[in-house]
Amino acid sequence: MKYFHNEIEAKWQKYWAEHKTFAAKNNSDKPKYYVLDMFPYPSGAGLHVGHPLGYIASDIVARYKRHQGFNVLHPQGYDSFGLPAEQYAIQTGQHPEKTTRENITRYREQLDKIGFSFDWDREVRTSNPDYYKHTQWIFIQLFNSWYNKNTDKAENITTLVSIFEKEGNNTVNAVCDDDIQNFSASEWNSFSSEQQQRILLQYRLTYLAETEVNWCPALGTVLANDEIVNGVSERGGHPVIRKKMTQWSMRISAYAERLLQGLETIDWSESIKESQRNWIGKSVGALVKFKVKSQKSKDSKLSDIGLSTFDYIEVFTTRPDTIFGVTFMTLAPEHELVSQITTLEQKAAVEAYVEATAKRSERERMADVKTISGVFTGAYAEHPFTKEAIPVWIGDYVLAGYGTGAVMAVPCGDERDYAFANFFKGTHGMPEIKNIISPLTPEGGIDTSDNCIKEEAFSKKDGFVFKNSDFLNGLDYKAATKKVIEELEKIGAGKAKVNYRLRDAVFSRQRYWGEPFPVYYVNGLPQMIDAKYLPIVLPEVEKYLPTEDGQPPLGNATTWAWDSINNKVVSNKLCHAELDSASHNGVFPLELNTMPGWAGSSWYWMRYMDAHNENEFASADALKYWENVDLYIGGSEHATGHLLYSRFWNKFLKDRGFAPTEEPFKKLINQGMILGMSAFVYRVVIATIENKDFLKSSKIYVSKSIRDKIVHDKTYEKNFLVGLATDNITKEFDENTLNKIAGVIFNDLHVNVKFVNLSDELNIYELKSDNEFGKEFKDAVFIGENKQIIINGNDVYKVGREVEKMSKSKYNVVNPDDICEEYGADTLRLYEMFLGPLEQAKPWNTAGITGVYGFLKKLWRLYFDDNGLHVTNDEPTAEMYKSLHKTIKKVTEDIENFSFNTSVSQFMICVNELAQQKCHHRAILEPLAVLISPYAPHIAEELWSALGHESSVSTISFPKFEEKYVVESEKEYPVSFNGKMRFTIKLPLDLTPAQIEEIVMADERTQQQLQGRTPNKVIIVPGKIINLVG
RNA sequence: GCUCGAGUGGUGGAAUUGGUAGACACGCUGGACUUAAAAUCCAGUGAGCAGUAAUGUUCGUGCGGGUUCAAGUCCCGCCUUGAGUACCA
Repeated sequence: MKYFHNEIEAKWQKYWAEHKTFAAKNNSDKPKYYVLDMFPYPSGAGLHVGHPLGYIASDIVARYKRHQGFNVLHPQGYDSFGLPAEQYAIQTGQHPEKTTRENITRYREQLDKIGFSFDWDREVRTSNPDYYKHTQWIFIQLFNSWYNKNTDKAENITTLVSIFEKEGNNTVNAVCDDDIQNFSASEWNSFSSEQQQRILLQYRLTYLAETEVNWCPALGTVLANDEIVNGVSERGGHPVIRKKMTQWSMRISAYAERLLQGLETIDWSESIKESQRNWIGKSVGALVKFKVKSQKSKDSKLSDIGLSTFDYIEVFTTRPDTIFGVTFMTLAPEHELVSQITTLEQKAAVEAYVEATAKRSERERMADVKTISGVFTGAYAEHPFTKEAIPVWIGDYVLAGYGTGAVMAVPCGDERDYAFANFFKGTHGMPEIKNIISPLTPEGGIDTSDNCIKEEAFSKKDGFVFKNSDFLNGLDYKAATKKVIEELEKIGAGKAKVNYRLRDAVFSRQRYWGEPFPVYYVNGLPQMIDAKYLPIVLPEVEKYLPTEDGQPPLGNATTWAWDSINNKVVSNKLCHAELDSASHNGVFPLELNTMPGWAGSSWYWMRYMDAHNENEFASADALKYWENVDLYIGGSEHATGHLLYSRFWNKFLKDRGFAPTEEPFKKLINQGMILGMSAFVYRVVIATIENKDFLKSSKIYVSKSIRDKIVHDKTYEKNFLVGLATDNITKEFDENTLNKIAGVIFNDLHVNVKFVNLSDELNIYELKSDNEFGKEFKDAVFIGENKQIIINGNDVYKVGREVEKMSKSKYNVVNPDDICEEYGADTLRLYEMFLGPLEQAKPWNTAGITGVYGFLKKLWRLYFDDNGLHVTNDEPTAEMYKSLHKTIKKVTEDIENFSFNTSVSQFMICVNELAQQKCHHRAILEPLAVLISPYAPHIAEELWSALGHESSVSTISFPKFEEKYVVESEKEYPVSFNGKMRFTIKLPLDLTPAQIEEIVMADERTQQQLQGRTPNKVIIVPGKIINLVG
């Protein structure tokens, strides 16, 4: 009986689906295990072989854990809101819902063919109203919450209101907007409802605010920071500009510290944790206030006006200890004080500079780091301790968006400040650099020379003490920092401060294909729709583009107003926003923005726990049982997006009692990308003598090896051209033109890998007759390895190969369906694992797949011969048991360590050994079938059932390793002389080192190596090695 | 610039607490079976040198040092490369 993978795989996939073999139970005596994949966005291109890599790994773990007696939750779904479906809708007018549904169908077909053990009954789709109903609900909870710094958690907004009613806001310690006005309880109670709502918006965890956003004109929407790569949009690469807009924001900054600390508790790769740490960007330092010097004492032309409300400049610094080194100050050009403190003399220069900076895009400013620019404002600030006058400059190296948008410049301790000071040295308003650093000499003494700032700033934190620093003299970095903050607090000029780079996340998108907000507006103030009327379903629109007056696409909807009396979505015609409350019919406009792509993916793992619950996103019981994800597998590109937002929402839901744990994903593995092996053909391009610049392409294509020879060998090139002419290959190369040819270069052109066989040979016939690609090559002449024109297979054309990212445009996409068809899903699964370590990027090479395919056939032949099942009940030999148990040990360890590639090797070794031993013994082959079932489930089921079992192999316990089968009595010792291995000797393991030495010294090969010498030293490590020295 | 990874045959990659470098595959070479091809099976395969051969011997895990009886593995200094991040005060 031969191994027919197609029949077997179809049969078992059907069996699993019909028997719901992999359905997880929400109550079980077994321990739980939750394995999750990052759910895919169902794009129109379908899956290529790179996509299933992580799914295969997680499936192996899921199946293995079931064998180990766990109740395993292994779900799958679709992140089905998103830009590509909408862009497609704009182009074709097709509803995104329709294309999304079609793409999902295609994805599902492809996934099913690979034999995953997903519990499909729990499937989720983020674009499904049954799902986004709960996304909307979570949004409402965020709106109804504030962050109490005293309890260090989110609380219901009602607790804040009751504090306001009793005490006003002076005692409140909350994460909120910066520009909060203080009020007393009686003031609060006297505010109008609208005033109160406006104040509460400044505290809510999701809030509406006029913010400067990243606006992408080409996409017609705003983007979050993590959706911008190198200053352009992640999708499509369009330019992004800064723009002020009223937007929903998420107060993720409230969780900055917990997001940072939580990283210590989870088992994620160091690189992802590091990315999140950088993104959060915690800096510990101090806020320091510098009085703006009274202009009368310094500069009579500066007027008094405005200085009463802005009588100091506040800076954030991580090095308050260097305060006596402050030589000047720099404000961002956008800083609000700039216009008020600038003197008349400097006014023109400052305004010109501010204007020039504003014109430059963020991207230009970022790209141009080396150019130093800035202007003196003419104003001076006062040093809090020395009372010296410090000139105030503006410069674009200071960013308005970080810290306070102002820095105290200490050139002797900071490279940028030093560069700035050095650049403007000697100009008006730039004093001599103050030096406060005394480096310690290697002997521990103090270097009192001034050298350390002559060449560059002394940016280290250790290895010096302070001088010229009043009460900080002689102190080191640590002591000085502590001391200076105490002193600053004493005189009210500053305080310790922790600053984070993490910004609040903009949550509005001007798109159609996203979750609608459960929000309507009364007098411009947002109102939440009561949760019991959810979902607010996405309305139908004529066009998916923004409206002509610049509203988001939902502005095209005609039924998009909220009837707050009957609680339903009604026609816009009923909405009369201009009417006063007395005559108002209770119909108000609904929010026109939709939520961003990350909304639906920030909580989906909890939905799988209880996917059909209509009342809650998941029941308390289900949440309590499944807790969080034990193993999460997905790409590292989500490091600062999805993975950060998910942790944020999870922490929020935990605070409010809706999520069971502080962290959503205990262990995270990032699978590496599978790269494509692009295929190239080389088109000959000739340059003529008359005009060397004029390159004329030809219809001639040469093999990779010929191309290389021509490039490296001038004589060969000449011969080649003569050959072309004499063989009369094309009209282009007659004797006449040949003389005019100056040389040859090549166009390296991608050719679709489907025309290339396992030996890199191009199938020219198929290529030329292909509907899509044939046209371009219709008249092409291919010259093969032996320099012959390929007509009827008398030569072969070998393509060039290069490793690139797998993509449609490079024609190097390998489709998993094709692999499953030709070699089977089990082969695909094994091969993807065999390619290399899961976390590493590696190229796909279909040629190598024959190795694992051959292995499965060999495995099959242990069970079957030409006449059918061929299994005996005889007692296996010790060797057979040893092969089996070595494998059990290795595979068990490998799965626990996520080292899947080495398991596949071990299976091959095992099957090779068993074949050698002619093993057809049930006592070996039964456990072997179970052992391999996580990796190659279809063949395992088939073998298991052929052995006479009724139930699915997935229900069987994993074989247990038993030491007794692998204990060795002998060891093949390597014998080294001065560390070089010379021969091996087989010795019993129970010998003492002395006995070993005796035997080894007596061996004639030892005597031959020593040639009469006596070793100085004999090293014997029992069970390991013998080394003779001297 | 900073942070985190990675450099091993023609290729993908193995190698436990330092202990026989190159497992397992691909590819290649030769052979068996076949009219032939495919499939399958067997043998060989890091490089150099010596030898008809068995075999012997030198070199060899990015580069240069070091520790050690012993280093792909540990330490110091570099180089290359991938990813992330970037005037963050």
